[in-house]
Amino acid sequence: MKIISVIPLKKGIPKGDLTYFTVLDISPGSIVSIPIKSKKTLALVVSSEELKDRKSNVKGMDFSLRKVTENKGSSVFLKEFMDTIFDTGKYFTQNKNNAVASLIPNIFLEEYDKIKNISAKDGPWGNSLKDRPSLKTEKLLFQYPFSDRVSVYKTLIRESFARGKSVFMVLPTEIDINNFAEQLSKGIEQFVFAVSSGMSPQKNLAIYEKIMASSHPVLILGTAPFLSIPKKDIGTIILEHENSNAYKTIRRPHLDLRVFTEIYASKINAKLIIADEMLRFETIGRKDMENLNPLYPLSFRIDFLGEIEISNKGQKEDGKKFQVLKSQSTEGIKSALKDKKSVFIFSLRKGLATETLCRDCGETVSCGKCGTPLVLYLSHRGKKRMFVCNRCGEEKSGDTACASCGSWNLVPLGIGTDTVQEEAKKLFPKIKIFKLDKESAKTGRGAQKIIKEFESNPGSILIGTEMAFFYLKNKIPLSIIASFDSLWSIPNFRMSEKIIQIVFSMIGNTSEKLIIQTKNEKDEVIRAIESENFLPFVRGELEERKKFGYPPFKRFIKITYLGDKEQTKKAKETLKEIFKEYSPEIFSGFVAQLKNKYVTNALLKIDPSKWSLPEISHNSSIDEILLDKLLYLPSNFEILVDPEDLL
DNA sequence: TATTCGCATGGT
DNA sequence: CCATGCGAATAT
Repeated sequence: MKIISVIPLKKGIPKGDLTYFTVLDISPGSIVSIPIKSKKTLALVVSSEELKDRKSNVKGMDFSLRKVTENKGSSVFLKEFMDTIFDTGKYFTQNKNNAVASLIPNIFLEEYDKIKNISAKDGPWGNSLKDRPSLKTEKLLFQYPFSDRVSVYKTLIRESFARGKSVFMVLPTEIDINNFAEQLSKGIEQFVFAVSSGMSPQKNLAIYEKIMASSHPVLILGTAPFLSIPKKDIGTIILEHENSNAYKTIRRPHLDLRVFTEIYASKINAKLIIADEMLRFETIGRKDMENLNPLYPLSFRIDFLGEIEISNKGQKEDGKKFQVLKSQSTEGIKSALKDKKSVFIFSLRKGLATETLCRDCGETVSCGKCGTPLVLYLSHRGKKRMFVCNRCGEEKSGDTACASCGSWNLVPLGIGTDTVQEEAKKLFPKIKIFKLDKESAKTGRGAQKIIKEFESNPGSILIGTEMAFFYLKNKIPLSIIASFDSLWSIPNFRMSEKIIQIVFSMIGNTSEKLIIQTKNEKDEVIRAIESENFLPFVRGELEERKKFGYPPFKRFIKITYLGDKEQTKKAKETLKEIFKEYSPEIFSGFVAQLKNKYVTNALLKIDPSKWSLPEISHNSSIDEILLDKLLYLPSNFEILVDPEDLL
């Protein structure tokens, strides 16, 4: 009789591992079927010992052990892959079982028996790559326009195939997968496989079988969980579209699939290429801290043959009223439409973009220091109005008069896709106007339909949010960023980076002319665009981050609590006490959409070497004391390592 | 987190 | 009598 400790391949167990007994011969690395409550679940065996060796323990337990249902033999998933999951779970302070459940595609667990039959048969944990030489994994940064990256990949894939090595390209979304698959499969169709959870289970199983059966090296394009396919000849992993938000899981467990990919590449000793049009600033920042080298010198140039027009003047001459579309834009649209050319207008969603305007002269209330539009906040207690600059943190009293005309008649204005649509309808009543945002297209299919119609109607207008970037296939002659200044209204320490990404995406989607509507010609992003070189700007931003202790120079761990007034007070004290050695910054009081609920955030800024893994950065580890404290928190506290924002 | 259990309610 | 719904307890 044996006592085994297992990790269920299923989420929802508060403790990461469970204990069972069995008479079967089961060793670590095996997959077993176990009962949990009244259901059967797969689980990975992590340890196994004879009952007689730990009899005393068993007697002292306050629950009775249940019996393993079935031994399914050695895991088909590589040991390196499972270890990557557990390390990722640790880094993001999530339970092992939850990490497993979200990092292995569901079909592979549901149809485990089928997968098992297809896969190679090995002994216990024999399905690993132990024989690989343990060289230091090469990590390369690759920042170039899309078409250049594609042509480099073509060569790289050919060379890799010649060496008998497969290539795995990790992508954040299905759209990205299709995009790259289309570009890269020409001539090697039979060796290219696209996988994502959006595809049908049968199709995924069929592809799994083909990949495992192929004796020729393959190119796999897929989302990160498909790295679970135990192909042993992967020599290169390309982490593409690195700056995509979609790599972060929205719901619990909170993970970042980029970190997961990086750890895995390191464990299987595959070359890792981290690539995008514009990499995240924190990734660029890591270049000097760690052993990351550029594949080619990073390109910070604006590679645009068309024309970029900064519309900053003319506002005052246009009269007093605030205009959503400035005269340059209106003229531009008119002439484009005349030639049956389409127009794309980018805007944020309503409610996100707000500016405060002077009703008398149309001037925006801006930061005295950096010229960025200020955002009006209502402090929850005294109902005091306060202007805050999301760019430099400058605060200004809510009782401020217009800097331009001295008027007190200031009104906040939400500028979003709706505002732009209304304006466009008014100005161009006869033109077909399409709108693409979360409201008008709830599903990917809906969005595709809108884009398809827009693209088959030359001489029409599309108004869209960031969503449109994913779906647009063809370049558009004229693009407009409707309210550049309002981009700063989103409170996020990564906003300058986000704005640059938006500008890059716009440039990538435009063939002739890009108009950027702004009133702040001093804006550093605008100046960087004008200089056609982003390098000084990125350098400057990274220096700022270093100075103020932002990623990648500090690791952020955010603990969020949602509760009523009384609970919030208690939670605040608890957090303060538990994490006192880490000097947490605790802020709360932000009224959420829910009534009488308050969000409390505790922010820990940790030295990256104390919260990292050897696979990410050499000579680093996880602070186990802090990890215990975080894991000990009740589950109504949410923990986010490397959070997207601080609110 | 997801499932299950126990209790109250309510309809036939 | 069973069906339903809800909150609390609990998973080996």
